[in-house]
Amino acid sequence: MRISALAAEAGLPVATVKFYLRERLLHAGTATSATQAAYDESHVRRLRLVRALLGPVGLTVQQARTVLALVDEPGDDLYATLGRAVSALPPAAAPPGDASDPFPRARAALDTLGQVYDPDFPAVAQLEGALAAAESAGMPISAERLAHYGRVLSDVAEFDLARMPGEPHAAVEYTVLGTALYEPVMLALRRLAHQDAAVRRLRGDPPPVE
Amino acid sequence: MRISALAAEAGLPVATVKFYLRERLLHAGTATSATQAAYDESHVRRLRLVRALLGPVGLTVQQARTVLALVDEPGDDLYATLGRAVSALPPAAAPPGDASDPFPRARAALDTLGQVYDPDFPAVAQLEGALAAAESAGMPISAERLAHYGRVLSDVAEFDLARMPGEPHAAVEYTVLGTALYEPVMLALRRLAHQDAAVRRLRGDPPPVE
DNA sequence: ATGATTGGATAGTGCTACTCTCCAATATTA
DNA sequence: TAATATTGGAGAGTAGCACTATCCAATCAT
Repeated sequence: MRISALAAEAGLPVATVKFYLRERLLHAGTATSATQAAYDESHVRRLRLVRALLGPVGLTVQQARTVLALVDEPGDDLYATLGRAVSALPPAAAPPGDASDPFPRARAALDTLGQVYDPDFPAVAQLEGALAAAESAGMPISAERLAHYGRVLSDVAEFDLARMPGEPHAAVEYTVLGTALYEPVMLALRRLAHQDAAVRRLRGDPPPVE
Repeated sequence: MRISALAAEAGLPVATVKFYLRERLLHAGTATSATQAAYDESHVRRLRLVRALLGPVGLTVQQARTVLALVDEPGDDLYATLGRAVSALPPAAAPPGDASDPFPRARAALDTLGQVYDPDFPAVAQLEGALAAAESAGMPISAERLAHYGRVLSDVAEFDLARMPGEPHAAVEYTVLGTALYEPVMLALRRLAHQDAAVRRLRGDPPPVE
């Protein structure tokens, strides 16, 4: 398969495929001569993945390159790789503040939830940023709400983790893509659940008992 | 308070404040002469809100203007306003497909969950896009996972809705800002719950019983 | 053998969120 | 009062990003 066939298969301009090759989002084809290379099914799949990451998921080319590199080559330490890969996904994390207590809001939150607080987890910075944003916009998150969200999302995490493949390569792909692709699904479901609940209430259905 | 004091208070360059004025993200001050205007505490608060929307939440100027306009002036139909405001938030929705069944994946999903399917809910298009992205990237969402996420997020929706203020103005602000600002918190909590669960397992703690 | 296609490199485009520069009118300060 | 600084307002400029277009010599396809 030559580049024009590959581009047609993926529904992309040839120039864009060349761009992804240059940016190392797509592996090179096998050269058959000085000015020709052959592409196969793996390139088609990869292009679909790249489009998903750059489009709906909303990664930058830089972020996508990082994520794809980790999926391609998970290192020896699986959990470190998972952490690094997930932290390459948006949203951007908050920069650490005061050295003695860089993420005070996140620390307090995790204490409340009874979860491990480790400032080296990239998601801690992300939580700090999100809590700080809510606070600075004048809508701080109550402890009650935090506790509720935390309970619910631990539930989701257990579900996801129970389905993680054992093989490292597959585990990284599952975790990264699961995070990148399923998070938007969760958000859409939350919004729809809001609508659904609101409509039921408008119709006069009683709110569900606790 | 003059513009330079306002900018200093908010920690922004004067040029940026002027830019927000021009873009109608910030209401004008009260003119005290041809070349002077006075700003007050409401401008400081608004700037904080604008920064939160443009920064951590990741809205474009256009989207922020739409959201802020609806917060400022909720119309008569509260639920329509809520829908319009929330649909101005990212991520972008999928364009409708075939006219007879524009969002097949979302329809099937909502049927499974026993929720109302109304193609006019903007979040339906968003769900369709997210499901399509997962599918095209080679990680379609199983019915089991969908059911689980749906259950969990209905729980969140009930919690949120129970705390929505009754007064329209406040309700729009609560819903829009709650969606924009709390969603990142939820995502960070999910990632942390994953880490927490993974760490516990590494330590040899038994997985929780169902 | 002749026109199309290729990989590769360089430059250009369109968009966005600022940021800079100017200006005449007005404040502030010496 | 005179010199200096600041203001609101408008237009142009900038930097970053994801492409997209153009060139080129080498090589295919017919």
